[in-house]
Amino acid sequence: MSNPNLTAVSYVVLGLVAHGATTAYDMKQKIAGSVGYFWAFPHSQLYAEPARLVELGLLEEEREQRGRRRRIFSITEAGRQALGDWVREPATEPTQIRDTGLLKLFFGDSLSPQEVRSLAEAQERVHRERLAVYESIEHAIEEPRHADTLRAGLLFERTFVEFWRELATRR
Amino acid sequence: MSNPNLTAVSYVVLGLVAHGATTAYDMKQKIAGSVGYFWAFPHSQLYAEPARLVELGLLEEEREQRGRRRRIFSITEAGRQALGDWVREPATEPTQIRDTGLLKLFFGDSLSPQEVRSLAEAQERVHRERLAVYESIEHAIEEPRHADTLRAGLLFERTFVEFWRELATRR
DNA sequence: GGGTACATGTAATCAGTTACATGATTTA
DNA sequence: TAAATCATGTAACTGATTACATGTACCC
Repeated sequence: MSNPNLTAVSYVVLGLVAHGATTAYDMKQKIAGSVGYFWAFPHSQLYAEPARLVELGLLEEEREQRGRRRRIFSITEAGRQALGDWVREPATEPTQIRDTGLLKLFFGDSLSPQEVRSLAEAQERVHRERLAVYESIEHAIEEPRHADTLRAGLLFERTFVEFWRELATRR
Repeated sequence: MSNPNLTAVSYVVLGLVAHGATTAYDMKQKIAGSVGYFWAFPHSQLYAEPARLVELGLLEEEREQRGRRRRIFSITEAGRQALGDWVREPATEPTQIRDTGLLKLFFGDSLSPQEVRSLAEAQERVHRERLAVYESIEHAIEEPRHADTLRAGLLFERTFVEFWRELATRR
């Protein structure tokens, strides 16, 4: 990535603030309904990471003077630049699919055919549920910007529902 | 996961040794042609992780007496048991897709249509290349055990080639 | 026998996770 | 006004990455 100090999480935070997120909790909310589905991390990161970005001059922090004294973040010109550079440079790292179910299938040579079917059924269920979530987001779409990534999610889940279903019903 | 001391990487190592891998380098080789495609990690982990598993009594370590004095690992009964328990218990964690290209698309609202197409073309290329690799493995398959996970990979890559191709050619 | 690729590891650092803690707001 | 939930953070730990270092085998 352009700036070697920045990780994918850095850009998620930077991007969220660019999209108008102001506090850590606000970011958490937005992640929960979008990127969090494919690139999750715990909320504590949302307190650590912005601090790093402020350090680098990519975000600005302001403290509420009363009430909760929350940290309010905004993106700097340098931050906007860094984000823009990053989205424009080609993505090199290959896609990683962290899927425990697949891992179990891969190392499951001690499983009986029935046990494989159980695993597959459970996985099919999980992907069906996720698919249902994406479909409901699709219907209530209010961010047309995210329609494309959402579609990637839909395609992915449909593919995996089908993959596991085939395994679950195989004789 | 059953044993809270164990991570996904622990099970990858355990699984590889169960499949007959003996040294760290041996594991590295096997990962490179299989799980590494969807769950990668640096080779230094393959020196740290087995040590942890020996500590827990799930692997046994033996040192070559001459030459390179390599560490030779083998799985213990407890290790086999732990692996078996793990593959049999349902996978709970949802699938994570760590794809920088998707992230860039998600946060790329400053991109022009042309820039989006460039991103999509580059991503399509990457997935096509990966697909070609999987297809060549498919033809030369010597581990029928892994045919199913390989098929998941093929389906995944085909889905994403199609996804990015559509974006790249959209007007 | 000098170079190159293969093979084996360690050390230091840091990102990321887990666990804890508590304040503010809503609701019953 | 007590309980529950929402919201905001910090501390400690450790898994994972990066960088370094060196040995061994092959080959020109």
